[in-house]
Amino acid sequence: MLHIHNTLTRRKEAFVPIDPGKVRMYVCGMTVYDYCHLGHARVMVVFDLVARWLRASGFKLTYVRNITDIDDKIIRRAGERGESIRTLTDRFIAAMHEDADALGVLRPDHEPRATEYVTQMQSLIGRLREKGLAYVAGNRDVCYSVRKFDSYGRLSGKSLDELRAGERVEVAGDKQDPLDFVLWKHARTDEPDEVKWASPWGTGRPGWHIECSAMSSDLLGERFDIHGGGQDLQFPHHENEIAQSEGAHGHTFVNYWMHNGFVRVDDEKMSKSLGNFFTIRDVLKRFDPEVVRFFILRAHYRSPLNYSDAHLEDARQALTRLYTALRNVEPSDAGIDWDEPHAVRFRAAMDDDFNTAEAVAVLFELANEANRTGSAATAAQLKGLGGVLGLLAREPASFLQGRIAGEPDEEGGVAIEAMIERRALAKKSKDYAEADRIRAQLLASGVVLEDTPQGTVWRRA
RNA sequence: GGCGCGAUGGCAGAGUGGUUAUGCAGCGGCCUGCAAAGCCGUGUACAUCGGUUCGAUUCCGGUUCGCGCCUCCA
Repeated sequence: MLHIHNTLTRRKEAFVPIDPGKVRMYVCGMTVYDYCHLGHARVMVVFDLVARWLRASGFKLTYVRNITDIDDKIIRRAGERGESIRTLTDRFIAAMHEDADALGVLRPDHEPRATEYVTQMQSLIGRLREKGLAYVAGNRDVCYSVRKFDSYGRLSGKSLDELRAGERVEVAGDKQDPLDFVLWKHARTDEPDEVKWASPWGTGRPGWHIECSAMSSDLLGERFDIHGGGQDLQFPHHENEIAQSEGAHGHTFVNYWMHNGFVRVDDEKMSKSLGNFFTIRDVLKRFDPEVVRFFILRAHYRSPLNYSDAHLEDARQALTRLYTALRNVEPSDAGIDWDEPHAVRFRAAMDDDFNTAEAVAVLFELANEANRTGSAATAAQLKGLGGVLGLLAREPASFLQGRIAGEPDEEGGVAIEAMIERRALAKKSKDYAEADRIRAQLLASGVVLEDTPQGTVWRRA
């Protein structure tokens, strides 16, 4: 049975969906004003994996990952670039999809854009006003009154007094409590018309937190099973979502909260503000996207993940081993045999809060067994279980001979084959000096030759 | 300052109250014309100090160090 670590209780809990056999999951996605970095890659890959495993486990899943296409930074960036909000956000949404596709991240069932849900946000704010949980501040912003929501702080494990908003930051003077947050931002004259919506509280635009409450309830209902996102969203974003949704609806919002750990650089969180981030597309110039995915999946989703070229290279070597096994042993086209011992362990690992590190270890044991026995069934298990993780789906040669940057190098491949042919002739006439010279020459250009009973094969070093 | 998380072999990274994680790197062997790949073998790993226990890396407490959140952030 699947167990999930629930941030709300800080424990692993048996997963029981609200509707038997069905799961509804919402994940906070990207604010689209720039290219995605590796931290975003981790969220996308981690929850893609959760989605895949839920489906593999037989659940009918509805997966929503939102897009924030209206916020301060977007407005500022569009202004700097002299382009419309829509042009800017469309461009970065397209870029995000390219990156996600490359990493083998399947599209969620719904990817709602905040700007398409302003009506629903307004009706939610209206309900909060009716219930006395929201007020119009002196500056005409509509704010949520956190003191009126009893369990505020439960998700982040803090009390209101502990949070002490004044500790580190000057508080805007218009709020009744420093921790109150904006639901509806009153329009500023210097902002473009594109970010102005009419509302009962005057022209303006929505605050950040309200969009997720509105979109999730619209697409998944007022109560659903899993809500996910990066650890940094735990507070205040998810705390505020709970306050909004439970405040408006009067009942539990989400049963299981999941938060993935950070990607780090030199043991520090990778983030925009620290400026120590690597974009996905930059990393993909030097590493195969499947290596990046494998790198993410090799660690547990809640652990910190340190990024470095050396670690990516290590991941590449490891993945090479798996693909080498599939090259050495042709898998049968049988599906996964879930009763086979490796698969049983794989399932147990995944059911234990998505322990992909353990699941990947099982893959290596299958690779070893396939190499040892030459069993096509074992190779099929390897490929099949790898596929559950979104790995090992390619032809081994595509991975082993692939160039990182650019298109498949067909011409280079032909040249390499020609040299292998010449070396074969040299070997046949026992001219080992010539054969070794050719091999060394190829090695110098990053091509490794392997002589097998079926002939010579090559891969990139 | 408040709250929380973590410290595993050369590196990465799971896990467990008593028996092999796994991968990379290294070393020895087999295979090979030689290699490569693969296979076999190979590492007194669990921050530190106490406590509980027949027995702790695994449970409890202290200490040290690192990280995160408390502010936009995946």
